[in-house]
Amino acid sequence: MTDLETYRHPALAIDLVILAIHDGHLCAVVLPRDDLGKETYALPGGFVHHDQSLDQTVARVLAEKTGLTGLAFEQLATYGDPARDPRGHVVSVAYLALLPAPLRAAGLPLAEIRVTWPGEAGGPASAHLKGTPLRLAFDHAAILGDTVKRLRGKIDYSRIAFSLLPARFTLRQVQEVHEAILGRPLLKPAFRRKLLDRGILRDTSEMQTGNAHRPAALYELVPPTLE
Amino acid sequence: MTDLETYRHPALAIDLVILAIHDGHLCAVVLPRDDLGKETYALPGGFVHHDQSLDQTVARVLAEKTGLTGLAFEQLATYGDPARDPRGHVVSVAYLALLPAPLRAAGLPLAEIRVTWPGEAGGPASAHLKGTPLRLAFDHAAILGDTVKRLRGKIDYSRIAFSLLPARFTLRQVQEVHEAILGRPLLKPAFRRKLLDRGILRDTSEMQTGNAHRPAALYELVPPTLE
DNA sequence: TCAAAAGTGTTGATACTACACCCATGG
DNA sequence: CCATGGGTGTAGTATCAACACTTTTGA
Repeated sequence: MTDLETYRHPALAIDLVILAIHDGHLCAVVLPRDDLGKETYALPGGFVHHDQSLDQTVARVLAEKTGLTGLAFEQLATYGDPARDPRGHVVSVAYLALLPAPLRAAGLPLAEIRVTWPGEAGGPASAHLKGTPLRLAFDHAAILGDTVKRLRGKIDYSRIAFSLLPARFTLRQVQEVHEAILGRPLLKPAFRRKLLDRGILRDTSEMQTGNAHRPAALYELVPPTLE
Repeated sequence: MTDLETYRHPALAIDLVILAIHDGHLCAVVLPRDDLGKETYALPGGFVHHDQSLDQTVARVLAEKTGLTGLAFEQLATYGDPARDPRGHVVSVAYLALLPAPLRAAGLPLAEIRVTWPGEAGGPASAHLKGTPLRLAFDHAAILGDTVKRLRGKIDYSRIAFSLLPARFTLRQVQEVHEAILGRPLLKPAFRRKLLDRGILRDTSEMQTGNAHRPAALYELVPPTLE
């Protein structure tokens, strides 16, 4: 076996796709990176230190670059093209984290972007900041595209949609999250029934108030029974 | 930015889950690794060299350790627990490759194992060689478990099942592949119809011969139209 | 009283399950 | 002519899309 320490191998990093719903659009946290070009942005990321697990690294980078702690995350995929980083060979493991709606306004020093989607198939995503297209560094447009594809595939049977919502939410809010991720409108009655039939929501007897229309019932997620 | 070359970071490797159907069971290629313990086996793997892409590394390891070339593969997930390899911190990207039925007998210098599955939920897989349980090195049991879970999730809408079959096959053979991956029997009429309704098979006008029953029609996969 | 959004009922179409049955071949 | 597996028909059920409709609030 080769000596692990002296062997020349690529550097290892993690990149974070931190998503939130803003104005009915799916948005990702990006950081300005003027060192990589004018008006260039990149996903938050950082190197994996020796003897640190990937999960530890994600938690560290989350805290250091965004100040967020205690967020759930899951691994997406690993990108290893030697040319993806002009500074050298850096293999990066992409992770997904979801930002519950109330955390958005917590004064984060972060730019937010819109992720649009050309057509229904795969491919890189395009990013917009306040309506104008955004230049993304490295292969981060491809990472965002893969992320949305993955989200669309599992939103129906997983609980990820609720990670983008506050602890108590209306059914319409859940529908908005689904529509933002799928990029198309959904029919309200069908959506409501399918959601309630899953048996994962409990109707708190509280109501949303302050709107100029009939108040909506507030639901909460019941903890998962061991599957 | 830290100097990429002198920075101390984990080593990077890839591991291969090479699957085939044998005797109606899902099997994976493993290699004996007496250096890691008595009667211990591991998935084929190798280190990622500097300035080599992950795909290049997979192709290289496939050729070096199994002699296989030209096989399609796809990324599974990345495992980075510092304790997963007792020799040091090695982060490994797992890849899946599928072995078409006729290649199985091509005199590969490889042991094959059965991967059984306890229950329906996730968790590590258990491996068996000729009926007796097998000791797997590292976290390779977990990798195999995750792989089967992933396969089950996408077998219905992807073409992976056909990568385990020869170029021409009977519908029953396709069903056997699905049953091996899902670990449960399927109803023949429903399976046939769903498969044919996908419109991805063409009926070659040839028939399977030599069996003591009605001959089955041989089908072939039509190339995917750009999705 | 009106606008707006919450929430429910109904209907036709589609897809799936489960079983019964027929067909073609080797022995 | 029998055993074996290939291949098809059908009836009952669950699911889903689409639309119409009623309800409840703030202004």
